[in-house]
Amino acid sequence: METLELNPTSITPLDTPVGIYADIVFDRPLDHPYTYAVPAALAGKVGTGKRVEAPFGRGGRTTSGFCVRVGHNPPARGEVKDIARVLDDDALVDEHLMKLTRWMADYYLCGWGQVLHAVVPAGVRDNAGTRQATFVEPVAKAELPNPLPTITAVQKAALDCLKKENRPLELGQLARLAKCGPGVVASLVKKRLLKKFTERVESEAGGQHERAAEADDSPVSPPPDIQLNADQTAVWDKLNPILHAGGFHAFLLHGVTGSGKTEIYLRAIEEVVKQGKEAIVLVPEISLTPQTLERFRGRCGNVAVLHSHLTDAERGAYWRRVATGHVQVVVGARSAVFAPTRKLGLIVIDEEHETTFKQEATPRYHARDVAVMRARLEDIPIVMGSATPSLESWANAARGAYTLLELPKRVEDRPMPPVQVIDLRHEPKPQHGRPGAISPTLEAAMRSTLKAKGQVILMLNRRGFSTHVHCPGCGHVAQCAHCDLALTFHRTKAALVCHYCGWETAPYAKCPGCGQAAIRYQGLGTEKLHVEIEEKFPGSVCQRMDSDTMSKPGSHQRVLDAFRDGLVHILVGTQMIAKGLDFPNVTLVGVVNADVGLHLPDFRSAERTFQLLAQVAGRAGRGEKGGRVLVQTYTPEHPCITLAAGHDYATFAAQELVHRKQHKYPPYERMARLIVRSEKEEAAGAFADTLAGAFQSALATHARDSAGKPPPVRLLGPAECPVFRLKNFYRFHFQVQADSSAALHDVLRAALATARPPSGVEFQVDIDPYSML
DNA sequence: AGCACGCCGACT
DNA sequence: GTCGGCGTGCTC
Repeated sequence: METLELNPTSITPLDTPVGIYADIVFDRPLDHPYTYAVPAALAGKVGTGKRVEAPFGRGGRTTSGFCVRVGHNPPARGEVKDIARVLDDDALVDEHLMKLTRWMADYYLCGWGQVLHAVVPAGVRDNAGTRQATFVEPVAKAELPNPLPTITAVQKAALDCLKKENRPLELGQLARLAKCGPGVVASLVKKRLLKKFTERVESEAGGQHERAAEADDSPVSPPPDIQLNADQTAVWDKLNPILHAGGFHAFLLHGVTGSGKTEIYLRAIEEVVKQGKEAIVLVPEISLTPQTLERFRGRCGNVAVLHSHLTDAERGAYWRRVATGHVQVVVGARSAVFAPTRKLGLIVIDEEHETTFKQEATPRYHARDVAVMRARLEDIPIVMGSATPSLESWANAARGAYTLLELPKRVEDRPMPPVQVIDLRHEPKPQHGRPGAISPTLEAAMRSTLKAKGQVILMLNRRGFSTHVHCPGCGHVAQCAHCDLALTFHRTKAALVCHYCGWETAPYAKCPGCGQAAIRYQGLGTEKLHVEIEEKFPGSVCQRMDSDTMSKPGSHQRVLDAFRDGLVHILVGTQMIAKGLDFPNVTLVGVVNADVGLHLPDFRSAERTFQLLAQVAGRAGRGEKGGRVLVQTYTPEHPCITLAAGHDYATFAAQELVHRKQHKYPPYERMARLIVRSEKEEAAGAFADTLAGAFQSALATHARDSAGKPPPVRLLGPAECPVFRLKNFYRFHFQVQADSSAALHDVLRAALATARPPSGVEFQVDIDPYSML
């Protein structure tokens, strides 16, 4: 069909006013912003980083979204609607965070609006913890009514009272102060002697925690006279010039457990705070202990701590305090990477290898990677620290993208604790009774430790009492009704629990399969271990620490305090106790079963096992008394066990990297994982096949475009997920691997553009996945 | 993601 | 004859 092409300028009447248009993104998986006309009444209010309401979709229902650009360009096609309302007085997101969230949307393949929605806390969006207050102030002399109205004595008193205060007061405040009724104030306003205005203020009702909005007036102690050792000095000498010069620079601080990494962080933060800038410190949620925070509080000025137990209002209050420049240091988990600082000078990430930095919901970002991008965008240094760096970061350091800083020795020349590996295959069986979780060797070590008044940490990375409940008669295994997973027996709760979805059921009196009454409870969890210890060590106090016993806020701290005070002799726990604890009197650390997690179908299982062993071993011998570590295992020859025992991260990393290269795994290749899920098994399978077809053609196109080179993108799957059914969803997954992020994204975009799941089926894309189950 | 439009089965 | 199933296509 022929269409008459007109010069666009020729069809625009000359008298059309030059309009203002705003690009809006919504909390939906949409790949581009939508352009709206800004009505004259909102022209001054609309702005980048503020939220607006606008009619969106056929129904024309109004939806809230973020304004990402204001300009003069109408949309290329389609009708233009007006913005209905501007929701914020001030931008919630500044230019830097705009760019950062834009990058996240592109990289993690989700809507920009979805990212913004996730980045701005709910308490900020709905102004939780604030209220709209009405203030009065005396009108300026020039604006006084002429002639002056006559006023009563009470009204005069109220007016004088306000003038004496010399600041605006709320209606109620003034009435209270002047000991008059609200009517008196109202009539003064009516007589135009007082002027009303409204402002949003923090509600004074404090949260259940410390008052977030209150000034943190804890005194900043002068830098304590801590002498850096030679290694720390060497590290500091590399870091300090960059902190002075500013500019993007990524450091990987590899320091063994107890080597004094925190002191380096603190000095770096002090330096940027001294320069009048702010710092963000990312730590795994579990490390947000009062001791850690005290160290920051004492040294770094106003510190805001963002942890998971904050209410929306508290979170909002912190956000506003950071945004208004009242906070120098933000310490928090993953989401603290989005803190709305004004002039960020440094980002620190402690335990950068921790997988809790990866968010497992849309947007599926990794806070470490986002932090590096933020540092790049804001042109500032970033310091990532770990005793066991992720292989991604280690490889980045090896190729020169990050500067490696090393602290190979513990402070005060304390030795690394000797690690003894106990081969459970060859441990002698006890003379009588069934073999327990604690081998004779470990038991003997515990006895001598306790006798010498030392403390013991035992790690078993499995919760519950029995991890396997089955019928010896017919082989029936207790399984979750909603997942393909065996139930774990929890004795304290007297329930069978699914560790994935939380479903619980009463323990069976008899087998539901064959009716036999002899149900067998097998497998070892922390609960059973606790019981075994209490039987074997009746004179000692043993405390269990896992997510079952630590659900209440503060319980974590209570247990650690009791342990520090020596009221608890043996601490038993899951990986929760492996990280960051610093107890000088712990002279023995036992790993009850190092093999848990080693054989999971996940290419990172060896890395995780090594990290866990190295971290838990680091809990031993932090004081003058020294200490040692015993590791029980059925695979004592496995490199990640022998090398962890030798405190040899470098060799482990080198070996593991060879393996990763051979199998084309990260960090050598980029990976994405796609999950298709549905409550209907066939529907999930069918759509997985459809997607596979879409990928095949996208791959073919891509291969043709990059002719001559080896196929840069590869598809594995579809296959059933290792846990096929989860929370009633049947799940299939794909892995897409590519030699570059660009190639990976090209193919993903091409394949996903065509594929639309039928109703009842959904799919998720996970870039740089960390969970493979 | 919502939401509306559109084309095929069991009901007043 | 219609109410309503959910396939599919669009949202400035």
